[in-house]
Amino acid sequence: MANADPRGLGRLTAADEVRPLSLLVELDDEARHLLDRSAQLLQVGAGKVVMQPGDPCHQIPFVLTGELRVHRTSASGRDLTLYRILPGESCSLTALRILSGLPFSAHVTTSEDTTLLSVPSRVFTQLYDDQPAWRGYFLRLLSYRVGDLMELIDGVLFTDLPTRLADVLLTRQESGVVRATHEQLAAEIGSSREVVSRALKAWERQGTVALSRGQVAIVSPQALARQLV
Amino acid sequence: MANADPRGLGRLTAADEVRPLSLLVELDDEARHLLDRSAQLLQVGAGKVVMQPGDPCHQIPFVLTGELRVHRTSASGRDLTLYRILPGESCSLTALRILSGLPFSAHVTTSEDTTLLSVPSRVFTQLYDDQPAWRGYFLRLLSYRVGDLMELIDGVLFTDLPTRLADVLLTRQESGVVRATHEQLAAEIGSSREVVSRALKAWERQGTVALSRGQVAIVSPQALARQLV
DNA sequence: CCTGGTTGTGTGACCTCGGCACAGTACGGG
DNA sequence: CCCGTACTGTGCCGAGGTCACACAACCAGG
Repeated sequence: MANADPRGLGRLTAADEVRPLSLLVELDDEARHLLDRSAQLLQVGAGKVVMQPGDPCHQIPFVLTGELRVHRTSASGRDLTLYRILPGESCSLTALRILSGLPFSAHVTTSEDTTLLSVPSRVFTQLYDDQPAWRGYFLRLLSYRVGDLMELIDGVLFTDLPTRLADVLLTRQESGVVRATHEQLAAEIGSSREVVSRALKAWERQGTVALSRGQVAIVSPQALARQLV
Repeated sequence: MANADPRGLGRLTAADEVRPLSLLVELDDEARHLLDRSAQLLQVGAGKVVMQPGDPCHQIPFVLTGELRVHRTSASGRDLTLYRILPGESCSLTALRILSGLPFSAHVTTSEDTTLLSVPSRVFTQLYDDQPAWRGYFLRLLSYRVGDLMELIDGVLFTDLPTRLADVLLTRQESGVVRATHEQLAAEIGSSREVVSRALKAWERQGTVALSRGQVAIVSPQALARQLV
């Protein structure tokens, strides 16, 4: 590839490496034309189901704006977020499903209004075979996601609830505020609404957070961080 | 490939498809020679650590006889089996680690005396690039394992203990007997020894199983199966 | 602006499960 | 046969999930 690694992709940090819309830049002209001709731009409203377990996966999505949430749902209605797909990323599970020919195993829903670039599976496979950069990207993406699953399992099984909740709050906070219902926070850590409510209330009583409908304000980040030990 | 699919690999059931020592048969002569020259035969005793999180993974193992157990361990000593690698299979996590260049994320230990064919990562990568059958095999293997992880998460988070325990007993039983300590059964489902002991004792009292040191005999498979609903 | 439906939150009662402590029991080697 | 080392059994408690229900905030339509 004449145009290999124009943005130093190989040396980016973990966070950037899996989020390269710049990936498309690395393809040669023929491949880019193929994408131009075949890919489809989709607008999807918040809270729509994009994929389900068992789906055939004739296309693979790239998130341009918004966010996809990959999650498992139990019969009893409980829910656990596996990971999120941010702008510039694609869905590693869909990729694996297409490459292996085996069924898809999770729910994917939009967590906000989202713009997707939808690439036909045939084109995806062809690029996977022809373009080393494309192949490398998806293998790295998959590797990160599998790593995420490992940590998720650790969290669910070996870590107590306050720790996981504090972690989510500190991670998802924007200038000290987390916009989410208790229900959504519970889904984030695979717990239940009531338990999250109780934990938050306890923190509010000791002045660590301030609660209002649909949002949690972090009053004392230090106190929360202390939970993480 | 002149010799493609000599054993109908493409049409095997899920259980067989990921367990093809026959995979090696599908490679062309050049590839087979490469393996012969570079692969190394290893004997490993029971209970040895084969891989750890963060390992560089200069080789990838194929199990010839015995069994590898892939698992996570918590700081407090609890343990959860992610999946097992049976004779004829390889380790999908190691493959992903080599292909993506990103760190390895689990423990692998021998659960009995095991013979391994150890293939250097360079050879693995070359075969992955050159041999469609090799590539397809590892993608399918990985896909199954990721599927396993999904079900594992469901089990741990959404399924009650008697159900998971009954499932393990029925799966691992050989002519009505499971040879395992309560500790090992607990690791299988990510629970603790005491809880497993109590559950088994309760089943023994109602005549569903018979307990002795290091083994569980299933007296009434029907009663166990009824747990699975 | 009131008003009733909808969505989010708070809380007590109860149950399952994990952790701790400790006792009791089989096994295996000297 | 005896002792150390695994393995098993069980009471107790605390964390967290479930059920039931009350209440508070928001939102639309009159």
